[in-house]
Amino acid sequence: MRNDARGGVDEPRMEAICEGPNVDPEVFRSILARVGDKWSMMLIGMLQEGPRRFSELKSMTPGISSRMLTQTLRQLERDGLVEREMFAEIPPRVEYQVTPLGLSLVPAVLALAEWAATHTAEIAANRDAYDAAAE
Amino acid sequence: MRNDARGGVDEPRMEAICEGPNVDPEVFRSILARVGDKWSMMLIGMLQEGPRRFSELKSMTPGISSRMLTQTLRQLERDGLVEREMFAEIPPRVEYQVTPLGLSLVPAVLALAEWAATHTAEIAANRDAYDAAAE
DNA sequence: CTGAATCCTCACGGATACTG
DNA sequence: CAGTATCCGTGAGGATTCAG
Repeated sequence: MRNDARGGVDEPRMEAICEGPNVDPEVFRSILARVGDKWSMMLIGMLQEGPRRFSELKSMTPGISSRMLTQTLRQLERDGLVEREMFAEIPPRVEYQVTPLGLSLVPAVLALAEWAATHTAEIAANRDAYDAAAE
Repeated sequence: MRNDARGGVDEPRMEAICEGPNVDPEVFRSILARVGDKWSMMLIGMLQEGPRRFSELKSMTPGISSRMLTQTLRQLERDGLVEREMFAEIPPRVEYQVTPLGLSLVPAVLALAEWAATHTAEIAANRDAYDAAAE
């Protein structure tokens, strides 16, 4: 299959994938939205290194509130990207880890991250130029 | 330091990219947000095939309003992902096309789209199972 | 035809306080 | 420690109307 046909001819068409017969566009868009939301990918990134506790994730993620941490983890768990394990101890301990499914998402997001890293400066410059021209 | 998690193989770490020295985390997150928003990637996908007029894009994109189409195109233009060309005609004609920068984003998004296509059913099943267990 | 302007709703997400 | 409950500001984004 041709994944890297950026010569100009016969490039893969996005709609063929986004709106293909076996892809619910709503589910697809909800996946894109998940990737784009404020904390999900950051959390997946931290869990890559191994299981983490709630409080660890909280302190590793500057700016996040308990509320958003819980909420984001619940969504990731619902999608099967993250697993939650509770230990009946005192004080309570809960560990989160990425599932194989969640792990399989990483390379794709990483590709996006690499693109962003490569083009951040260029985009910032474009924004500045655009804003300057509009004043 | 624990890179021992899974596979054992020296996988790329997301923070190393997301929070690297030459990457503004805010800009990076704004890029992820752009990818995740409701219309941007859909529009990039349509423009892949060639330049399109405003009205073409509008009719090709079910559910979008003029307002959101304009707004999304402006943001893409500001980032330098899309170019806008106005023709001084009557009636007015405006054409949009992806820039090389915008085109360079496509493979990364496509990787995500392929992941989504592959795992849509699995995720939908996970959601159902999760919701069923919670009732 | 290509928008700009306006209004309006609602969900994202932050702050704070409280619980088992 | 690991959340839940509540309040609330802000902004995304839809509907509608008007303009060049």
